Amino acid sequence: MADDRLSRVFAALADPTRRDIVARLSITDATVGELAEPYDVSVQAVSKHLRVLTDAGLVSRSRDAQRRPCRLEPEVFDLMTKWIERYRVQAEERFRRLDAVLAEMDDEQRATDDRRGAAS
Amino acid sequence: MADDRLSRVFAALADPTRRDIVARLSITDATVGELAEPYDVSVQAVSKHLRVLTDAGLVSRSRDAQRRPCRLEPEVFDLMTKWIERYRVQAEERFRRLDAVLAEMDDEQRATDDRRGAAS
DNA sequence: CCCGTGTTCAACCAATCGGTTGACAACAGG
DNA sequence: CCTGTTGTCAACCGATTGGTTGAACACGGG
Repeated sequence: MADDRLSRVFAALADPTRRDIVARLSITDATVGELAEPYDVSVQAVSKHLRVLTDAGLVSRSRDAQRRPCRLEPEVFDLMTKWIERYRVQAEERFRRLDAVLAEMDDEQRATDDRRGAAS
Repeated sequence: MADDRLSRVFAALADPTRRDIVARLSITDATVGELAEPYDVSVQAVSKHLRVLTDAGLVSRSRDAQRRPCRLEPEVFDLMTKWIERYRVQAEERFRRLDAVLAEMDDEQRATDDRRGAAS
């Protein structure tokens, strides 16, 4: 997988378990054990998911004795939102312009027809 | 990979080439050959990328003789934006509330905190 | 009707992913 | 100093990914 920031963020959220982890962390911080509990996978698997999320900058870890609490870092969301909005807006803008162009072509077609009709 | 819609969309955009294709399609529709031209990969590889994008609902194909023009479908972006915004807002909301809670806890004892027994 | 253009299908390959198990590190408390 | 708890590291496994090449399919224009 590409190692640029945006790719890592999108890839991280492409997994339902990781999206669920993000959803739960948006409610409250949690340890790896707490996060793993509801899922039917090993703690190690969840630890791996957390690694992907932290590498993407979506989650930060701190230290409390043996525990490594996880906290959601919502700033990274902006990166995605900016990318998405940019191209969504651009595409919609283009569709709006397309209507105008089509309307214009209609007019010219009509004008040409008129001229032709007048000429002959 | 999980086959739910959101997973497919995020996974599709996790690849820089595919994001670039989306960016270019936001400017104008294009055929597979046109899209493949600037990249240093085979047309077949680009065709595969297009398949991923259409499966995710980000791109639609039409037919024009041998050509299969690609068009960006920006509606799917809403799905992502909704998901992202939901948890970003929720997390930020929580951080705002956290300040209040911390101030409140200054007055009280924090000794009997939220260890599992008392939770929920 | 064939030929060239544009695109996809099929098989294959190396790399990565999500999961496993087993060992080990870090720390709190008896 | 051991013991239990919490989490990560390492090695491995099967499935998937992004890429390749070669063949086939779908057309329109001589």
